[in-house]
Amino acid sequence: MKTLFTHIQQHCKLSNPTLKSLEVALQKLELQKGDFLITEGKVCNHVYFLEQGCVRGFYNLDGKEISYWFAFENNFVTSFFSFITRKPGVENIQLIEDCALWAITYDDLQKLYSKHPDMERLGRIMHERYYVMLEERFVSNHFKEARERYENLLTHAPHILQRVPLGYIASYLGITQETLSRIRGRS
Amino acid sequence: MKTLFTHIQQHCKLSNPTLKSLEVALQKLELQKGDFLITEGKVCNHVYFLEQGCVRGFYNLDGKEISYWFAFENNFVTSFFSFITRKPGVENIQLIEDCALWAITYDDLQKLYSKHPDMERLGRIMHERYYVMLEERFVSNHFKEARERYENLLTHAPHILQRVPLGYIASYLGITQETLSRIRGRS
DNA sequence: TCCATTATTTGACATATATCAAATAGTAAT
DNA sequence: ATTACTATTTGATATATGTCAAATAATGGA
Repeated sequence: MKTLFTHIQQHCKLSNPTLKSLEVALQKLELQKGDFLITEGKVCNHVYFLEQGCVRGFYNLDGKEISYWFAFENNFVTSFFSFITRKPGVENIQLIEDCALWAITYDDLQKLYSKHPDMERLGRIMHERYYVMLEERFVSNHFKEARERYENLLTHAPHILQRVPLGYIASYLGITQETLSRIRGRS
Repeated sequence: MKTLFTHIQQHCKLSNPTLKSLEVALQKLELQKGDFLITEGKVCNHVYFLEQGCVRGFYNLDGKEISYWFAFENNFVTSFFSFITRKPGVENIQLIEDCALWAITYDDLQKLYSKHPDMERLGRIMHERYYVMLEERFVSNHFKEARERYENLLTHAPHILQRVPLGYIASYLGITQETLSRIRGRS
């Protein structure tokens, strides 16, 4: 819990009553590698804070799993589309390692938003941050070749390479595993 | 102003005092096709609401302009990265048609956020929506071929084809103008 | 340690897309 | 209508990446 509180207060200070309410709403989870936080076709009812471990988000396309994001310690994890729109999504979230997480339900989060303006502010700020991160990734994928995207990953997020199987990373980069293997061989 | 108020209240009802404060902070702009809202290397200090017209966001890569988004009536427009991080960005925003816009400065918006919790809520909700839209676009670009991306555009956003030059659309789709021309010819 | 399973690499070839050059079509101003 | 300019299309060719099959390497249990 301390890790979570430290993390969020880097973005937005919360009052003690707000922290108290948040603490009550949070549930601790310890799950194993391979477990799922959400599967496709379901409405996602939780946001998770990843205290330890890493997870991937993936969807199925033509019988293949496309991993399109990874999350590590100190990140919020959810199926944004489904959580926000309250509709079933195509996304699956699976643990790549054993994880320690904190969970909060959709309803509890909405209550916190309504009751505590500083929580609303935290939500706004976190969404801003996550938007900017997604946009950066979108732009870097948009017009660069596979080799550049891989080298970009090596430079800016080498921890991904160390903790995530290459097969997942290939689809993250938008290429096949064979192409990734060749890029690595030649570099 | 009425259009803007109608639009935002579809997402989040605002109290009268909030609407009043917002009204005072907004500035009306009428600009011409070709004009810029923001140019690269500058810090973006405004969010705009596009009441009439359309604009494009683009960046320069190897001497070419890459248009990576378009906005039309009833959308908020800004250089998100720069506006949120308060750092200069690589993005340019240019008018594709003559436009009628409402502008609010960064400072005024922050003041509204601090003074009016319902404004903070609106900000949170709008960021959620824009995140989800970006994510949908990211996913649809991620592993599909150029022809599929084009056909997707035809189905889901044909207005873009009608109002935006093909050269801009090619880079939006992540392909060259020649390839887009061939896809159109064969379809 | 050995086996079974999964992950990764390699090879041969097909396809999609880029590049560069040139032709054609469309548009706005005189 | 004519010109100058810009937007779009077409052709020839090069390159990047995908596909399918097979080989090799790595991993986790018995």
